[in-house]
Amino acid sequence: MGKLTHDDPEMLAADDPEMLAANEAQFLAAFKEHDYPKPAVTLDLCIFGVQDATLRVLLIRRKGHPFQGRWALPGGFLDVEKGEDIEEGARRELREETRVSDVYLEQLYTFGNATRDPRGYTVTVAWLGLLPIQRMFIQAGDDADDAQWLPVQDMLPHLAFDHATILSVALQRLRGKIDYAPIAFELVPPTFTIPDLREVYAAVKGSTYDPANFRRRFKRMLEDGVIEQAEGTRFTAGRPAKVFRFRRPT
Amino acid sequence: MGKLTHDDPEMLAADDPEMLAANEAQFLAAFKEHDYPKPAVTLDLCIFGVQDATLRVLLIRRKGHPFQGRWALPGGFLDVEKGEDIEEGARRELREETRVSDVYLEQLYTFGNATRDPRGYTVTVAWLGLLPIQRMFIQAGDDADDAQWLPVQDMLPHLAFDHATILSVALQRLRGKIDYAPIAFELVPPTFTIPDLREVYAAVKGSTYDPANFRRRFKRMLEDGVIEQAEGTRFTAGRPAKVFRFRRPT
DNA sequence: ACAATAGTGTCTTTCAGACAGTATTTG
DNA sequence: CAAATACTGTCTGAAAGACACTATTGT
Repeated sequence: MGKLTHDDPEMLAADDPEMLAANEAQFLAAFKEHDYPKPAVTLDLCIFGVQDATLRVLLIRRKGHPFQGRWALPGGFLDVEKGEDIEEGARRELREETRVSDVYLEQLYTFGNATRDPRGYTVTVAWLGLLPIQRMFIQAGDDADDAQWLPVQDMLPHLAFDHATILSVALQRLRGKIDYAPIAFELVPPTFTIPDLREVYAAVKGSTYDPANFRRRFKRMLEDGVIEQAEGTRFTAGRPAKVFRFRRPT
Repeated sequence: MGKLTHDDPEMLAADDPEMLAANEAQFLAAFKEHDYPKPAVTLDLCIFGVQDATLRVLLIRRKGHPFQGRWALPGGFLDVEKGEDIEEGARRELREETRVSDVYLEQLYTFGNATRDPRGYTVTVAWLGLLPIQRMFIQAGDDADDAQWLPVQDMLPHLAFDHATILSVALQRLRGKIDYAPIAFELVPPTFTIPDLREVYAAVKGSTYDPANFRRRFKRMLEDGVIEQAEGTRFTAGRPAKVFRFRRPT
C-alpha cells in the first residue's frame, strides 16, 4: 500500500527527458513486435432534425451485409492509416454517406463489446449531431441505398445492430441538454421566430410549452445578447411574428 | 437526393430475416479476409477523491516506457480476446493497477488521434470515477511503481501522454455535474455530516459555500428522502453535528 | 366582424444568496 | 466564562408555471 499523501509536486515531475531518449527509442522499436489483438473501431452518427413538428433522425438503408436493407445510423470505420482524429473521421463518414457537412457535432458515448456486431468485437464512438432539415439536401452515398429523415419514435424499434440503444442514449442527451445549453438554435434556420423555436422544443421533448412563459425565456436571451432581432417579419395565418437570429458566441 | 419524408414505418422494417441468413453467413465468412488496419484501444481512469479539503486524483508512476517514471492516469489495453465490455475492462484495469474496486464509474470521453501516444495511433476511452479516499487501501499493481492520491491542481502540468487534457475534461465534468446530480455522496463515507459534504463541494468547485444556504439545500433532500438521518452524532471542536446517510435509489 | 396567431401583464411558488442571530459543545 | 462549530430565521431577487388579457394580421 502506497503512502497516501505527497506534497512536493516538483519532485514528481519527469526524469530528465534527455536521459530517457535512448532507452525510449529502443523500447518503441521493440514494441512493434508483440501485437496486442485490436478491435475494429467504427463511428456512428445520430443526426437530429425537426420537420412537420416531428423530431427526425437521419438514417441510411444499408446496401451491404450485415443487416442488408435495414435502416441504420450513418457511420463507418475509423481511418487509422490516414491518421485522422476521431472527430474528423465522424465528419468524413457523414459526408461520404449522406453528402452532409457543416453540422453541429458532439461526442455522445462509446460502445464496445463482443455482441453488438456479428462480425466480431467492435468499438464504436457515437456522435450526436443537429441540423436544420429545411436547408439541407441529403443524398445517399456509396454504402447506402437511400438516406432519409425519419421520425425517431417510429424508427426506434426497427434499426440495425444496437443502433436503437445508441439512438436512445442520443435522445436522452438531447432532451436533457436542450433545457440548459443553447443547442436548439442548431435545429432552426439562421433566422427564426419564437413560435418556430417553441415548435422545436415541443418536438424534442414531446411535450407542449406555454407560449407566454416560453417567450419570456427568450426575451431574457435577447437582453443577454444571446439572440438578436433580425429584419422583417414572418407571415402566418394570424399576426406576423418577429424574426430573430442566434448570435454565435465568438 | 432522397425523398425527405416517409410515413410508413412498417414498410421500412427489415426484410424477412430468414431470407437473409444464407447471404449474411456467406458475407461474414468472406469478411475476415480484408483486414482493415485497427487502432490500439486503451482505457484510462480519472478517479477522484477528497482528502484534507483537497481534490485529489489517483495516479500511478509508470514502470515502463514510454514516459517511464512519470505520473499517469491508471489504465491499459482493452482485452479484446476476452470479449470484455469496455466498462468491465475499465474496472479490471483499475483493479489490476491499484487494487481498487467497487467504484462509481461513468464514461467520460473518447480520445483518438495519431499524436497522443508515441507508439502510434491509439484510441482511449476515458472514465471518471469517484471514491471516498478514507475507506480505501490503494496499492500499486504490476505496471506501476507507486499509486497515490495526489492534488489535482499540483499534478495537472506533470502528467504523461495527453493525460492533462483528459484530467481537465474530467474535472470540468465533475464540477458541472456535482451541482445537479447526486454524485457528491460518492466522495464521502456511508455516513457523513452536512459540513463534511460542504467540504467536498468546496474542494471540487474550488470555492466556498455559505453554511446556512448549503444546509437548506440538503434539508430539502432530507424531506425528499434522498438522504436520511443516521444514528449518533459526530464530534468536532464545537457543537457535535448530526449524521446522515445517502439513500441509494433502488 | 371573426378566426387565428403573436405577444403582454400579473399572481404565485420555488429557490438561491446574503447575512444576522441562536444552540451546543470543549477547554 | 470564551472559543469554536453546528444550526435557524428572514429578507431579497431571479426565474418558472398558470392563466387572463391585448395586438395585429387575413378572410
